[in-house]
Amino acid sequence: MDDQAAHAALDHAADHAAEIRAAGLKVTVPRLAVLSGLAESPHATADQLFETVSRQLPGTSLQAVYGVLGAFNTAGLVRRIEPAGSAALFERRVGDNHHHIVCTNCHSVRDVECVTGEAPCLTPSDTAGFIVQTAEVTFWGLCPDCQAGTTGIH
Amino acid sequence: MDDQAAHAALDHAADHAAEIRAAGLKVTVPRLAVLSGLAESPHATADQLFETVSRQLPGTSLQAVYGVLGAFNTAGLVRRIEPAGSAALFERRVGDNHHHIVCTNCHSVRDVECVTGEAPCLTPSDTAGFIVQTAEVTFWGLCPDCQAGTTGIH
DNA sequence: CTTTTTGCAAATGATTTGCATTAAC
DNA sequence: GTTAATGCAAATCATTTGCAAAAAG
Repeated sequence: MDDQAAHAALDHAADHAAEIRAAGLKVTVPRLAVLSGLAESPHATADQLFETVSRQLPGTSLQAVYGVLGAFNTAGLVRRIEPAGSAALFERRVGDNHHHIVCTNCHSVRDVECVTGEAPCLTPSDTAGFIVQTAEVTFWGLCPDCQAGTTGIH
Repeated sequence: MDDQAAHAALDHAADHAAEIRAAGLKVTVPRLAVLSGLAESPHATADQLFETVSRQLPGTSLQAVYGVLGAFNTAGLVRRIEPAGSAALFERRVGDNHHHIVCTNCHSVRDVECVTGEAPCLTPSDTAGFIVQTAEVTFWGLCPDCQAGTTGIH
């Protein structure tokens, strides 16, 4: 990897490199660029990250971004969420139980803290014999911008 | 529509026809067959319904099934859910707030009653300024069959 | 130097779209 | 007879796969 290019283009490259290395993965420029992109937009699609990465590193392929995200997801560096009706989103916040609220108008996404930190809203009698592993909550509503009639598309 | 064929192939055809008509849609054989298919399997993909419908009505196209499901969804006759990692599922149970539990092994789906009947696990301070409209909860876990090591694929 | 990662192209799966034909009302 | 629904083919979108070339450790 070219250290000069990395430093010029990427903030926190050293931190990111350490995280990638700690996850047992090789440090590459596209990987640093993806982490950098996720730092800018914490809920991004592969395509959005591809654009961000391309700005820093023209010539990167969309498939490479998918590859990076897949490796990160397997390694636990990112979490993949799939709100109904849109492409998968990737976020860096992993390892805690938080949820999401999606704007029904502009599809912007925000994190929502879980009040319990545990699987919410589930009583044992509800599980139909399943052994529950995780609970995923997605809220849908109008974001502040769209309430104001801005109808911006994020 | 051919009444004889409809009666031979479909149970509750009369009830279903009434529901379709009540929704302001025209009653057709493919539509009756889709409702019949959903009565058999309450959480079905378009593809599964296509197979079910084809058994009763060979020559039906997959696109027709998508068309039927789209019209039903718009009319409020079915609800569409999209558990991460699988194709959209359609269910007839609409108009109440229930949730789902998906088997992480075989992807079978069961309904889960919501203990409150309202958006759970959300305090006003969590909403980040959003006006919350709906809450969707998906639980992930092992179904009874897969706990037993049956590892059946539903 | 060995293994992993990327680039590129092509394949896949789910879903949608356009348009002529057909069926419902 | 109108209007809405279906059949068929092709298009689209998100994502994956296969393989050779390039980069990381």
